[in-house]
Amino acid sequence: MAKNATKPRTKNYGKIIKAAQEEFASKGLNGARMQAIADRAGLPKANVHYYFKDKVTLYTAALNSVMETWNVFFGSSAEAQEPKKTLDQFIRNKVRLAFEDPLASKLFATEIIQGAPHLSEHLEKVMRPWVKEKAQIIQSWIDSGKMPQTDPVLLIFMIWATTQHYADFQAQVLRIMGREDYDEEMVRQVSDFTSEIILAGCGLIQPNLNSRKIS
Amino acid sequence: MAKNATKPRTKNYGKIIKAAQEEFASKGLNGARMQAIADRAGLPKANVHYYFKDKVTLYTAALNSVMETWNVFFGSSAEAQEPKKTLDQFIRNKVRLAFEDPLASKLFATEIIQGAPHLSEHLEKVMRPWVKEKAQIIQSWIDSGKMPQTDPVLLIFMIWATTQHYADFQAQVLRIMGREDYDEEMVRQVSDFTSEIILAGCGLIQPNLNSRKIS
DNA sequence: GTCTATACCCGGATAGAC
DNA sequence: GTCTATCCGGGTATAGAC
Repeated sequence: MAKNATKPRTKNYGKIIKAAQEEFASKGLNGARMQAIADRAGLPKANVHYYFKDKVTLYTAALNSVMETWNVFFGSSAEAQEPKKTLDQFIRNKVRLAFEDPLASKLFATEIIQGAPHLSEHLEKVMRPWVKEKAQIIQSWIDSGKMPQTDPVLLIFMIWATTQHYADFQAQVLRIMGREDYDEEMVRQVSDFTSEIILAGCGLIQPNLNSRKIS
Repeated sequence: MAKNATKPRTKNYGKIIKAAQEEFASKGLNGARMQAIADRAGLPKANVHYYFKDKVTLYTAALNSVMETWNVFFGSSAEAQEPKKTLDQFIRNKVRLAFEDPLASKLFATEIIQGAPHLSEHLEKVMRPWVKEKAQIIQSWIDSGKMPQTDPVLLIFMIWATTQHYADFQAQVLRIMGREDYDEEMVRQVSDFTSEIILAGCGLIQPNLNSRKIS
C-alpha cells in the first residue's frame, strides 16, 4: 500500500493498528482512549500521534485493516461451484472467523450500528458489488435447477447475521450457556448446526443428519 | 416502579428516557452528549441531571426500559403449543419489533458488544432463565416426536441473530439493497423468508413454499 | 524518530438564583 | 421544580527537548 514499506517504521505501524483494533472494538470510537492504545502497543502516547495524526484517522485505519483482512478471506471464495459445498464452506469459514477474531467483527458491528459514518463508501464500493456478485451466483444455481427458489440477498444476510452473532454477542452467548470461554468443540457444533439448518432450509439437504444437543 | 408515580414529574421522566434511548443507541454511552439528550427532550441540561443524577444512571435506566418492553413482548409468548405455529409467531414478532423499534435493539447490541458491563445481572437473572425455559419447551417437542432433533439453544440464538440483524445492521442492509428506508412490504418478505428457512431447516415444513425474490 | 511536559478544549456535573 | 452560569476534570493533541 505504501510505496516504500521496508523501513523499520512499519513495525510500530502494525503494533499500533492492532492495539487500536482491540481498544476501539471494546470501547467504541468515543470510549477508546489514545493513552490505552499507546499502552497496549507499548509506546508513549505522543508516538501514536506521530504515526496517525488524530484519533479518527487511526480509527479509520483500524477499520480498513479489518475490511482488508475480510476481503482476502472472502474475495474470491467460490466461483461457480456446486451450491451445497460452496455454502457449507462459506458458513464454516465465517463461523471460524467469528470465533477466532471476534474483535474484528465487533469493531465492524459498532461502526454499522452507529450508521456507518466512516464506512459508507466501503459499503457502496466494495460490499454492495460483492453481494451483487454472490447473489448472481446463487441465482444462477436456482435458474439451473441446482437449488430451489430463495432470495439470495436475504440468504446472505442470514448467514452473516448468524455467524457474526457469536463474535458480536459473545458476552451474551457465554453468559447464557454458562461458559467461561469458547473452545474448538463449540466451533464445530455451531458450524454443524448453522450449516445444517441453512442448507436444509434451502432444500439442499434433508434436515437433521447429525445435530447434537450442546447445552 | 416508583411508589407514587402519579405526579406530573412522570411526564418529563418519560421524555428523557426516550431521548436517552435515541442518543445512546446512535452514539453509545461515551459518544452520547447530555446536552443532546436534553435538547431532544426539550429541556435544559441541568434538568436532566435533576431527574438522573449522572450519565451512567440515565444510561442504565434507558437500557432497563428497553429490557422491560422486550419482556412484556416475549415473557409469556407461548406455553406448550405446537412447534410450527409457535416458532413462526415468535419469528414474525421479532422481525416486526426489529423493523419497528430498531433503536432498542441497537442500544442493547452496543451494550453486549462491549461486554455487557451494565447488564450482566440481567443476563444472569432474566435472560438465562428465559432461554432455559424456552429451550425446555423445544426439547419437549423433540422428545415427544413433534419435531426432529435440534439444539434448542443454538436455535434460539439463530432466531435472535437473524431478526435483530435488520435492526442493528440497518445501515448496511439499506445500503446494500440500495434502499432509502424499510417498508411494510419488506417486513413481510423478511418475515416469510426467515420463518420459512428456519422452519424448513428444523424439518417442520417443506422448503420453499412461497419465497419470492426481493432485490 | 522518540518521548516529556503542557496547552487547550470539551463536556459532565453543580451551585445557587428564581 | 426549573434554569443559567460556572467549575473542574479528563483527554486530545502538540510544542519542543533529546
